[in-house]
Amino acid sequence: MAQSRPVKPGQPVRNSQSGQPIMVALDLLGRRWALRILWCLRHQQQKSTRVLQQECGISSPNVLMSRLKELREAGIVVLEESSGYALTELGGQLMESLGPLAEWADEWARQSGRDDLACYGRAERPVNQVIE
Amino acid sequence: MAQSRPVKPGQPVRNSQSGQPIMVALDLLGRRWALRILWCLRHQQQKSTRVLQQECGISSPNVLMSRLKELREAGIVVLEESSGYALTELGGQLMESLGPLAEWADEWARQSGRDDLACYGRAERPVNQVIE
DNA sequence: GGATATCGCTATTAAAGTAATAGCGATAGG
DNA sequence: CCTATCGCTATTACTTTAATAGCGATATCC
Repeated sequence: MAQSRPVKPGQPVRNSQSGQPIMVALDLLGRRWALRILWCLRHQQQKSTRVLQQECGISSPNVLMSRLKELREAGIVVLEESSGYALTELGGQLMESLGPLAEWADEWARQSGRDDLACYGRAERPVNQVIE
Repeated sequence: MAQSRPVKPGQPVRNSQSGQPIMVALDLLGRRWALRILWCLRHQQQKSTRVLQQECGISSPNVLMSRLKELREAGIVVLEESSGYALTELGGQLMESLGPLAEWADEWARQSGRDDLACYGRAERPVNQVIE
C-alpha cells in the first residue's frame, strides 16, 4: 500500500518540502499518466475508468486509480454520479496554463532540429491537440 | 544500469510514444529534482555538483548526475570548463515559460484555502522566486 | 615531494514507484 | 438467473530513486 498523502498546496511533496504551489503542481502533474489522463478528459466531458485506461494506453488500473484519486483530491477532476470522470473548472484552467510551456517545447524541438514535431503554433492543429 | 535514451523532442518517453515536445518536456522536467536543479542554477550562473547537491537537498549523487546528464543532452544545461554547471539560454527561456503554470498553481492554492502560500503574484517576491 | 582538499563521477544495496494480469462486489438490463 | 459493465483491489515482477561509500584526477599549500 502506497498510502501517499494528498497532493495539495501546502503539503510537502517529492520535489520540495516547502509546499510551494508550483512545486506541488509539478510533482502531481509529473507523475506517470497524469497529464495523459487530463488530456483524455478534455474533449468529451465524462469518461469511465475503463475508457480512460483504453484511450490512454494504460495497462495497469492500479496506477490509473492512483492518479485519479490524486487528481480528485487536488480538485482537478471529479467523479460524477454514474456518469464517469470529468475535469473541474480548475482542471480546465490548468490545461490552458500549459500553453507557454508547450510553446517553449516547440522552440526546443526547433533547436534540436526536430521542428517537424512542433505543432503548438500551427493553425492546422488546434491548441487543444498539443498534448498527446 | 538504467542506460536510458536521451530525452529530446522526437524521442519516445515515459508519458508518450509520440515524441510530442510538450510531452517530452513534461517527462524530463517531471523527473525527480530536475526543476529543483534548474532553480538552483538560476541566480548564480555556475555551480559545482557538490554545491548543487547540498543546496537542493539531494542525498544521492547518482540521481543528480542522471538529471544533469539528461539536462545537458537536452541543451538546457551546460558544464563549463572547470567552473561548474550553468543554464543555457534555452534553459533560461524554459524557466520563464513556467509563469502561467505557477499562476495557476497559486489560484489552486487559493481555492484550496492555502492562499498564504501563493507567492507568484506578489510584488514583494519577484517572479524568479516562485519555484523553490 | 607529499599531504590535503575538492572536483566530476561511479559502485552498490535498499526502498519506493510503476507494470501487468486477474479478479472482487455492486449495479443494471434482458 | 444470466450477462455485461461499473469502480476498484490483490498480487507479483520490474524500473526508478534513495542512501552511503569511494574512485581517479586536479589543485593547493607546506
